[in-house]
Amino acid sequence: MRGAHEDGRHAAARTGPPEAREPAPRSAAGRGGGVTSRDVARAAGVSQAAVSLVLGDKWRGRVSAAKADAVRAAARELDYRPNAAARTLRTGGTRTALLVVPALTNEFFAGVHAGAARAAAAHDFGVVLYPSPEGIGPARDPFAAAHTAVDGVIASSMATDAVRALRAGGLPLVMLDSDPADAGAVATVNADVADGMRQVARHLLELGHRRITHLAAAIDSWTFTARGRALADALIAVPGARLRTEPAELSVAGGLAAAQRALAGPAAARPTALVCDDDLLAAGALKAVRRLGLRVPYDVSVTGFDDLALATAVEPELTTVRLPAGTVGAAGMTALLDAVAGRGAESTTVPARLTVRTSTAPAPDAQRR
Amino acid sequence: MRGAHEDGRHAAARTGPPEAREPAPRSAAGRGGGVTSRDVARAAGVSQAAVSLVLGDKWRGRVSAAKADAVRAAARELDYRPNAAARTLRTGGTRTALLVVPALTNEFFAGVHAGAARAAAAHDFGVVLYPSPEGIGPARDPFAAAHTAVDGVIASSMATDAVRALRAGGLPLVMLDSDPADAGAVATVNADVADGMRQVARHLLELGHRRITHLAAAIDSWTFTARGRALADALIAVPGARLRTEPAELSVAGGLAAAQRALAGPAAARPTALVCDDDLLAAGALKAVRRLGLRVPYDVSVTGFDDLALATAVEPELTTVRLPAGTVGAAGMTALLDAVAGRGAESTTVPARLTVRTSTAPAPDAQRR
DNA sequence: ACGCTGAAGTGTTACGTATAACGTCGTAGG
DNA sequence: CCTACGACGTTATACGTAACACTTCAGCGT
Repeated sequence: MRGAHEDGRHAAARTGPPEAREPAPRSAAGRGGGVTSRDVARAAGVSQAAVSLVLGDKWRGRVSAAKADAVRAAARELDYRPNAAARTLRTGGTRTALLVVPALTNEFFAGVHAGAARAAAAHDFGVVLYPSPEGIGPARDPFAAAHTAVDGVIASSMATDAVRALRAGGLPLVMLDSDPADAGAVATVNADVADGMRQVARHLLELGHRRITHLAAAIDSWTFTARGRALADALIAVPGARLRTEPAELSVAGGLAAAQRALAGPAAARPTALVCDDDLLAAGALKAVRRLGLRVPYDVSVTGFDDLALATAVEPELTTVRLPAGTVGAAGMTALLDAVAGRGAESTTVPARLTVRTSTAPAPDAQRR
Repeated sequence: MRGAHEDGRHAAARTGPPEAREPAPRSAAGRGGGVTSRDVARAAGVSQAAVSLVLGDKWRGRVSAAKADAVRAAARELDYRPNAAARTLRTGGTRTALLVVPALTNEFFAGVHAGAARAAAAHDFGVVLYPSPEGIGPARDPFAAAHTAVDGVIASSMATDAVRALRAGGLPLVMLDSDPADAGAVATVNADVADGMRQVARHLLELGHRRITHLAAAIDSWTFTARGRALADALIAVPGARLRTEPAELSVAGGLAAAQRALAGPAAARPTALVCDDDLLAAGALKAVRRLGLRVPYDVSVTGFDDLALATAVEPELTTVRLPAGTVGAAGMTALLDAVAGRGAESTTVPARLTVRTSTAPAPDAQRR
């Protein structure tokens, strides 16, 4: 059966020397991982096209059920793995998404990655992850190859320059932690940080706090701006409430320094609550309070944001806003997959909830209520 | 000289003004990222093969310097990006390494990733990262595609079942945190945890501690075994020294529980130092000590391991062993790249150093010295 | 008997790159 | 004057897959 067509096939195209005809398939036993769809076809007694149809699940009405079974059996038998490069070359699609975050050592972004990877895997997609371009240096553009290596991009707005480099790419782009009104992205996925901050404000107000200082991360990013505005909005209408803002470098040491500045001065003017943009800042604030000989939460209440592992490691444990990082990552990936598939992607806001622990207590000077 | 074989097509260009550009043969302006080496060839007036040679830096003696410059100029002009899939299909090499770690939310592994990615980027390699298979479920094998998608693998021994799936792959494999005598890997890269633990032991002994309890991570992994053995070896020969071991689930809560068990009983028999396999355990131990009404470090000293961000966030700050995660990742990647290139890869042990902070102090019962 | 339809397949092609194989044209060596 | 040879290029091909364009054949209504 085989070879019937081969004799005539090359007759015209062949100008070369009387080379010996290919005696051995040379394919099956060649390399370890080198079994191709043609090998499967040979084993199942069908054409390579049929293998592609069957394994691509597009065989209904094109291949008989019997042969389809034979193909699947042969594929399993030979442990056939489709060659990703060939498939990509043919279809133009890599089943891969690019995730761009500022740093994985930030636990929040590690969680985002985990959620995104899980959502991607459910659709047989992979995730590749580019570290901060700062870490790599400007000499090499890590995004040069993105167009050909990836079907779409999820990017945190905190990786600013990377995002700029990506804009021109023409790839579907989902933005994280970014202004929903931002153009250029097919969708935006945010944790509802504004609502989270409102819950913090309500919690502290109910505990009688009126002199509040906001330890604000000194990063020009939409999330932090939104947190600050939400806090201000929640306090502006409350009679007797006073909000101050203290910028802080985003680290434990930065929180310590900022809190020390915030707590300086006479006791009567001292804030009774420190609202921090991040759990790291809150951990620093805890230290500052203790170094002044004061106690959390009896003298000063402290709140965090994000609910990292840190929040329950410090003492007292932090009242903080839990941001579901995994959900954010998963929602971002879902939106991206929709966009890649041509369906409209929709922006999402995932809820954030205040988790009350032991770093907050009634304000020491609260008379009424 | 140019176009000798296709004069008919370009007839218009003979008299045309320099402005009369070829109106894009459907390729250049077609899709966003769709400029191929053939487009560059056309623009530079050479064959596609010449483009490949020049850009692959294999043109010496095959292409004139003038044409090579023209090719490079055209490539830059058109913003040509080689198609990774086509290149892979042709050469069989993806310039990509797979990193397998148990969880990125573990700060140590996030650091490993950062180091590996940096080292890879220096050689124009990318890193793809597979999350723990547990998170994905057994239905889908995330490693099925590895053979065709990746040139080599770096795996932490803590991702046990993943490693088993990879063994059969025939891909170069570098093991992290694994027994150096382990077969099957082309190289092993470890932090010198044994030496780190010896430094902990020496530090505590010099402070006069003799009753020591080891909070041991309840994970069957080479690193933790090595830590435990190193500690035991360092104490065995010291007269009067007593080592107990308390298994602990690897989390803050696990450390808390284990430390409470360790500290139960009469004060005279209580350990004066708790040596923890990990900073999370140490954070939990800190809490346990405080809940018993004791103080760190005056009543009980506590040491950690890894030097995570947590170590300086808690109070008191942890005396701990700093493991250079980034260096481990970079060394692993370097070894893997050597192996992929056919050069022999060498195993490495990167030094670990004790960082003394404020969670350790002289033993309360130390009479002499 | 005729054309039509749908099932069941196969042959062929194109994706973009790297490279082997093949030419051409001067020029140096005999 | 012939031959080798090196510089300079080009053509053709293969990598493995998916999909298009056909072909064959049976069933079926008219």
